[in-house]
Amino acid sequence: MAETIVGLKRTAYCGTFREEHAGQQATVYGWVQRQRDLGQLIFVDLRDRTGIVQLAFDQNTDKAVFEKAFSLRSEYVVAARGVVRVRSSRNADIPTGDVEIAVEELRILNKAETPPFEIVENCATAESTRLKYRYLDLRRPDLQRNLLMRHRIAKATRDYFDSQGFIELETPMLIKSTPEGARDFLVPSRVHNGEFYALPQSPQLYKQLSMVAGFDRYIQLARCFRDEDLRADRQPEFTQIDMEMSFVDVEDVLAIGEGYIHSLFKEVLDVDIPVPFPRLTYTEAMERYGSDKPDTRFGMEIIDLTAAVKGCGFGVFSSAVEAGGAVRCLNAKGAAATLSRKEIDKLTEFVKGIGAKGLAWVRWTEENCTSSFGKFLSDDEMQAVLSAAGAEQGDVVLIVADGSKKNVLTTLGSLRLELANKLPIAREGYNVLWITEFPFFEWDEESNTWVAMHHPFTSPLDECIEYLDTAPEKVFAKAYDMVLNGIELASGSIRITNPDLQAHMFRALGLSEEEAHKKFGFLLDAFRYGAPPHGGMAIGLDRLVMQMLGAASLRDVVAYPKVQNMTELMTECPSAVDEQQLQELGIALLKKD
RNA sequence: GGCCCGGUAGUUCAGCUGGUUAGAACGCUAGCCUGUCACGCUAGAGGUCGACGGUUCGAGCCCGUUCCGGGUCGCCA
Repeated sequence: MAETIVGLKRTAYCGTFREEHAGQQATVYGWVQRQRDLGQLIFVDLRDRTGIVQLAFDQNTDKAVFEKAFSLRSEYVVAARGVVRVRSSRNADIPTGDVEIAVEELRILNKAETPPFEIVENCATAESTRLKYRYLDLRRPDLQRNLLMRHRIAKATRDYFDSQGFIELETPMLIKSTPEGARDFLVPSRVHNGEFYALPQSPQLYKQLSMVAGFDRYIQLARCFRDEDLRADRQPEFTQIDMEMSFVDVEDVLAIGEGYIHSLFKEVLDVDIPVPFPRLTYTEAMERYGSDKPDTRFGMEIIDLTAAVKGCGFGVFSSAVEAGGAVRCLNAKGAAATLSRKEIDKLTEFVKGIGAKGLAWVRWTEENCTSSFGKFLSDDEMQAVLSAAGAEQGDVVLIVADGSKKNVLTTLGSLRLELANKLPIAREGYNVLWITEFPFFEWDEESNTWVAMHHPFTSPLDECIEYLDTAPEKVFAKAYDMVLNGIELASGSIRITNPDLQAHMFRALGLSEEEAHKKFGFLLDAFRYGAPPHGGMAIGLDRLVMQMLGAASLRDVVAYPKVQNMTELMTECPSAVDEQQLQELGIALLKKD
């Protein structure tokens, strides 16, 4: 039968005992990690969130206590009171290894069934099994550590923004659906049958309204929801460090972002991130790395071969140039030894898989210099290619040609990352940078219109406003992303606060005044009553924690994550609901085939 | 929705060219053991080979369907 804790008060957590505590009385609570029965001696490792302490039992000291210790099994919950003493044989492997507690009183607070997997660090058990018993998985030291770190990061975040005059506001979870961007999670209304709330994809509009309300600086660790498919770094619900500032321009927001990251890494990891962060415009990032979130921990930048191959004998190259496209390459320095012909063929399959027509290559080994296209080029032309690529013996040059320059760049961007994974390329430390001046519009092939690359309240750069109607491709935004080691960590912008400009933007996006008002009327109304210039950003807390911990999956830094098919294995949600619940909501389900 | 990978004891895995009663380690249970700390030693229990259907004299293995999990593309303003 389970015993109570009445009369026993914890004096210290298990992981805190040291030699200096020898001789003291101690009471500890925890879970049985392991029981070692030596006949007349029993040792028990007792675990709580701070670590492990050894409990010692001697048959000749107290028979009754010893019998109880004998009955202990893995994960039993116990209280133990006794005297801290120095061990006769110390264990250098754990922090409390110099001491043990000679137990005088033992209470079994709860028994436990044998767990489906061992509660140990680096558990090899399949993740799905661990997620089904997440409460046991979370007992493991790895996840305890991760979530403790997450707590410290959240705490440091609130402290930093508080120190800078930000105040935390809670914005609603039941909000108006604005079907832009990602799919909304909908919540049916009981009082208004046939109508729905949406869960927020972000508190974007509320934080802007809070600026109109005069709070000046806002911060929230905001839960956000997007009904889109999962990835290793994407959950349907996630947490954003959402912030907004009044009376600022781009520089002010970036300075706060830099101050935050710098102080966070210093405090939590004791790492110095140099400020200010390097900056790349979107255009530069695409040209040099083929990505708007480049991993700048290594080089291997994209090289332009267009001039070198113009009018050459290889049709794939010359026709790409003639079509107004591009011919560009990566030079994998010294990779000839690692990248066999077969490996290069795999890379060709890789780029085809992401939409490229093919991959041309040169492999320059000690013995010879072979290529996929040499026979189409004169010696001079080949020389021009090699020299433009900066190729030397030992290099592999990988070339992509296409009528669309953007395709060439994004293909090489992906290939660059693929190569970094295959080759022994060192990627260490934390490399943070800003990507600025994003294009305002993006051409949408499906609808054949220009659509906003960010939300429609993003302000264009002042000097671009004149091109709004005439040349959308020349309009760039006061939008910026923070990139950490190739991961998009944060995204933000300066917002439009000029009603005329806002109306202009809606027109440019093909949104009628009526539609705009139906969707965002409350915001546009608010802006008529004195909106301060403002801007901000949102930092992905989950991804930030993941990066700071070096975790491989978001599921390692989220306490109760969902799996790929959007279910939660522990509670098995989502689930069917009662007919009565549906009736109250005025919902009838379609019959499934 | 597409593509790729996986599913055998509680857990991690092995299982040959389709062939007798599906194995190992850890864990679990019991016994022995006074300084262990991944304690040791001895013995034991434990299986719908994800499910369904097919081929075959015979299927863990081959074929089809399906379920579950992972990665990825689409998607994620």
